[in-house]
Parts: sequence; C-alpha cells; structure tokens
Amino acid sequence: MQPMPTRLPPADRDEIVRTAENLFREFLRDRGLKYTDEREDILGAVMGTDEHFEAEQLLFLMRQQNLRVGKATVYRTLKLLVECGIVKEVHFSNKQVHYEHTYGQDPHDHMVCRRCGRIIEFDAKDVARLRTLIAAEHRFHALAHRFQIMGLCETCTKSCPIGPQARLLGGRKKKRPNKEPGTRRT
Amino acid sequence: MQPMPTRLPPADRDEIVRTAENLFREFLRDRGLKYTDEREDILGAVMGTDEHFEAEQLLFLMRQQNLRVGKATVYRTLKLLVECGIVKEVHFSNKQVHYEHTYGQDPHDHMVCRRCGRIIEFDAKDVARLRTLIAAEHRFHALAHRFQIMGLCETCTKSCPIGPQARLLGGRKKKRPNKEPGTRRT
DNA sequence: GTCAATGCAAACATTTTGCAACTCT
DNA sequence: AGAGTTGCAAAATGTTTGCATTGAC
Repeated sequence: MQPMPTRLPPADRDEIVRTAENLFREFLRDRGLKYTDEREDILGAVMGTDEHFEAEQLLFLMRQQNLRVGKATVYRTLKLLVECGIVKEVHFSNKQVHYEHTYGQDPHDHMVCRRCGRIIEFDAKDVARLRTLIAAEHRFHALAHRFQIMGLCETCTKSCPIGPQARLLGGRKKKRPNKEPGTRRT
Repeated sequence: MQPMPTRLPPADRDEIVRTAENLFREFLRDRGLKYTDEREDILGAVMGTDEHFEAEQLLFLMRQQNLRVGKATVYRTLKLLVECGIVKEVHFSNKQVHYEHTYGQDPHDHMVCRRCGRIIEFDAKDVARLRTLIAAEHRFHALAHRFQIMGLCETCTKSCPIGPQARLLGGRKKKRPNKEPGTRRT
C-alpha cells in the first residue's frame, strides 16, 4: 500500500515471524487457550503487513487470500495479540482503532499529516526518555506511552505555504451527501 | 470531583470565560454562523468544568442546570469548539471521545493510571519542544501533538509493588476475575 | 470427552444525519 | 426574509456478545 513499508531484511523476517508465532503459542498455552488455525492465520496476516490497519481491513485482506475467518474472531484475536504484546493499538482518528504489529521492530511513534493523511514513523527513544523523566517527577511509574505529532508533511507544507489552515483533514463535510427522494417521515 | 481541579484564581476565571465567549462569537461570525443560546449555554457548561468530560456527561450536567439542549446539538457544538481551539479532544479509552476546555490554561498532557484510572496532568512544554525537534528532523511542520503516559500512579505502585501487571485497567473484562486453573496443561 | 473457539446475527454504544419547525441577524 | 440551527428519531459506525456448533488438546 506504500512504496517501501518493509523495515527488515527478508531474511530476518521469517525468523521474526516464527518467533512471534512461538511467543503467541506460549502465551495461549499459559492461559489454557488454544492455538487454532484461525489464530494462526490471523497472526500470519498481521505479521505480513507492515502497515497500520484496522480490523475490517485485515479481514478483507484475509478474504483475498482465501483465508476465511469471522469478523468476531478477528476482533477477539487482535485483542489477544495486543495483550500478548505482538500488536499495538494506534489511535489516529476518533473512529476505528488501528493496529500495527510491533514485534521485532524498534519502538516508534507517528506523525500524521493533516492534509494528506500520510503517516511518518520516528524513533521513540527520545520520547521514552522524556516520558520516564516526567513520570518520575510525578512519582508515576510509566509503563507505556502514546505519542503523535499532527501537522503538515513536507509536500503539503510546500503546496500550502501559509494557507490559514484552509480545510484541513477532519474539517466538517458539506451537507447533503447523496440523498434519495422519498417519503421518510415516520 | 478532584481536590483542586481549578488551575486559575477565580478572578481571572470570569475574565477568561468572557474572552472565550468573544473568541467563539468571532469564530462563528467569520464563518457566517450564528451565536445561538444553545451554543452559549454549551460553551458556558464547558468552561464551567475543569474536568475531562464526554459528550453525554456534558448533556447530563446541563440538564441538571435546567439547560435543555438536544444531544445532536451538543455534538455539533463541541465540534465547533474544537475547531475554534477552545476545546481539545482527549482519547483515553478506545470508547468515547473525551473533551476538555483548554482555553486560558497552560498546555498540558496526561498520565493515566492503568489500575485506578486516575488522571494526572503535566506541563507540555518539554513535550512540545521535543515534538518540534523531531518534526524538524523529518521536515515535518508540527502543529499539535497528543501525548499520554500510561502506567501506575504512586498509590497504586505501592499497593502493587511488583504485581506482574495482574489485571490492569483495560485488560479483558469477561470471564471471572480469578479463576482456578482446572485442567489446563496437557 | 471437555472446554474453549468459531461464526453468525443480533445487540451495543457512540456519533451522525435527514428533516420540518424555528431563530438569529 | 433567509440562511443557519434545533431537536428528534432514525441511520450509521465500529465493536461486542449470545448461542449452537465445531474443533483443539
């Protein structure tokens, strides 16, 4: 879906996928849960995507590969994968939750372009350091963070030097989308 | 709802509420929109809360004060207030959106205790500085950020010195809290 | 053989929308 | 007067759940 989403040499990749599978299997076993075909397929699909995705997209992707699983199972399994630490939730919009697999990747956070929606990842090391510092100041024990920078990517900045925030992503949409004439009144 | 939620001397407060009203009025006028009683009431209610709230809560609060507005209007107006910069969206859970008015306050971000849900605010200056730095590195023009630290507050850290993350907030809810491992293991 | 997992559809919760009546400006 | 606004209830989302059936261990 994007130019070069892969962040790892394909050699390491298989290795990592395998390790993730083992991790998940153990995680399930420890809890008396089962490693089913569906769960295996879903993990496979997740690990095969280096993009951010939403539940429905994953489902669609799997259907294209002739892997048939129910929507509910996807949701249920994603939840497990999050608990297990292989997948992370990302909250870009206020709508659906996005996911990304983070297993075998360096921790990173995201920049979101408000105009074109492009997403840029950046190393989270500095953020993590700052978070620990801030937490300590408040006697808080930091376990994780969510960080997101919103703004304009290089391209969009150029094409809109000053544009007084003219119609940024997320602005209100026009009225009538497309309506069909008819009697609706109750 | 909390010890000392107010962050401003009451004197400044009225001043700020008034300024916010003006800001909103201008914002509306500039766009050919109207400053209606409902919008005024909603802004009032919003400015009267130093807490984070969700749409439905605000509605409830207003009803208690005999201010009757429709739910749809609340949603529509909150959206305007966000656009206007008086209100900010906060995303604590994956469920509903939370809001807070930020007008006249120092920018801050939040720490969320995973155990008790407590929310601690902290100055966002350092975060903002870091965000600008990171953005510049990627030739990105930062306009805003979302930052949230998840972990354990002081109290909860004490009451759970090491607790291997036993049932943190946000964990799965179903199933009985602590069940006996019957015949797992094979 | 058991207990958990699946798929489906119905249930949910939150937010958005269409529309007729109504109100600022 | 007229464009914008309101409230209501219906619709739209995205996610979860109940339950009978299927499947892993």
